[in-house]
Amino acid sequence: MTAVTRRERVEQKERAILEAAAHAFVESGYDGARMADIAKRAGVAEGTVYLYFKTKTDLMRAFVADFWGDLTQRAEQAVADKGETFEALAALAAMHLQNLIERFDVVELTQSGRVRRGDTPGNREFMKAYVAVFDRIWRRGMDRGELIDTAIHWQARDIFFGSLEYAARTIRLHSDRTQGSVVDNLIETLKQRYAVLPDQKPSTQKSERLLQRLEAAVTRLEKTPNR
Amino acid sequence: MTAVTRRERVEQKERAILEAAAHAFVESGYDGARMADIAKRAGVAEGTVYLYFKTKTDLMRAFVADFWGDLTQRAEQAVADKGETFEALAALAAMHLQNLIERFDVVELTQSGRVRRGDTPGNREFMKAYVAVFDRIWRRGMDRGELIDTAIHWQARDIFFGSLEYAARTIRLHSDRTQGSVVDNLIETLKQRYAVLPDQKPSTQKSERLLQRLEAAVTRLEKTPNR
DNA sequence: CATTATTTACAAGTCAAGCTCATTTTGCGA
DNA sequence: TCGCAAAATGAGCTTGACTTGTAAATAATG
Repeated sequence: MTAVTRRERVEQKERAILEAAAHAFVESGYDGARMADIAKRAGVAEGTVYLYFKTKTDLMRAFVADFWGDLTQRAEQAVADKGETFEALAALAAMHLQNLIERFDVVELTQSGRVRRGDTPGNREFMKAYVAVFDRIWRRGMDRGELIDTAIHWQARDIFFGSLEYAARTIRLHSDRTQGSVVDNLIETLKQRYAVLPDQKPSTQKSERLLQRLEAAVTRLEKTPNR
Repeated sequence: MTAVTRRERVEQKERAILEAAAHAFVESGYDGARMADIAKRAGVAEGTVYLYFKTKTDLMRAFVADFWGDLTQRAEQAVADKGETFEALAALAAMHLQNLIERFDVVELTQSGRVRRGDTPGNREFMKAYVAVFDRIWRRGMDRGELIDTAIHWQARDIFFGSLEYAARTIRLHSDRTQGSVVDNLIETLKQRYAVLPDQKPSTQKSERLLQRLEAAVTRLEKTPNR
């Protein structure tokens, strides 16, 4: 672990501080976290922390940025092999909901993100890359004609992320409610609203096939002499 | 407005403090607000504030409770004369979105709500009465058969409030995006997913149920060896 | 290697803000 | 007018983020 160059040693220390900060923030929330504790846990004097991060807010920002970076990577992975639009959306939704539930504290940190007036107005920069995963799926769906051309991108996106966030809250509050059905419901909802040929053709085909089968069966039964 | 009884004077002072606090919180956010300023604005010594509200957190809680109480009243009013389910939902959505946009700071205060670990876990109690407005509409819609009977109440609710909140953020960020279309889109989405359709659908649903029944029966028959 | 320069680390100290408490003021009944 | 409890006060206390003067470690130079 012993680094050689100055640069490496500095980076190593920065990571140590960030890690300690992550621990503290998750453990106690933003306000609850003590800079003194973070310093101690990182094996560093309190003043040193301020050489690496100008303020506590900065430290949190770095932590949150890391977090969303991670999520983005995982999201891209989860979506990578999904071809059809709603399949990809379902995969993304499932992953997103999972993460929301598991790490809700961090997500809340992001959003409330120290809103001392005039303090870092654009705190949700981190989410941009994350949200872009959705955007890519959506745009591709439009290009392929799998989505109706009157769909308004950002409204669909707000429904997607908004309802998932609220669902995560609900599920956390009432542990009896399941996540699977939330994703199914959301995707079904989006499908009925935004999919081209929402359901009609397939179901019609299906019922026609079924009718044929029923007819054949009944015909057969009719041929069988009653006893 | 000089009060007479002791009780009245006390209540008047409490209101003055709350009002000053509201001003400070909206102006500067929770962290930015200074107890000293609040005291001064209420025309009271700093120590006095603590006779009425144990902590700063308490003060914010009272403020937020007031806020949601107000909203609830307005929501009930907005919905009162709407008969049909989706008409009522549209009215509620429009009002909610309007409030979210205008007073987003307060709403964010509610949610981030000082999450010092172990500090007042149920901070969103205030919203209960508010959310109940939605619940009433929904339940009535179910009773009247205007909503499909497979609808899961809380999931619909999460879509409703979740997407509105996200839409509010989006609209605040990009002032070019209009609120009217958001409400329309949301209601349309919910309708397509949850409404029992007036003309065709009921019979279709019915025949689909019938088909299922027939299919099951025939499957059973098919398995039975011919006699 | 010795010396100087620069970067990195430290911890004692400053400051601001929430909150406490000993003391004073107020208002009401007798 | 007196007594007394309720209400109010504001000078401190405490805590925690941040500063800063000083020292150690490392690199550059001759």
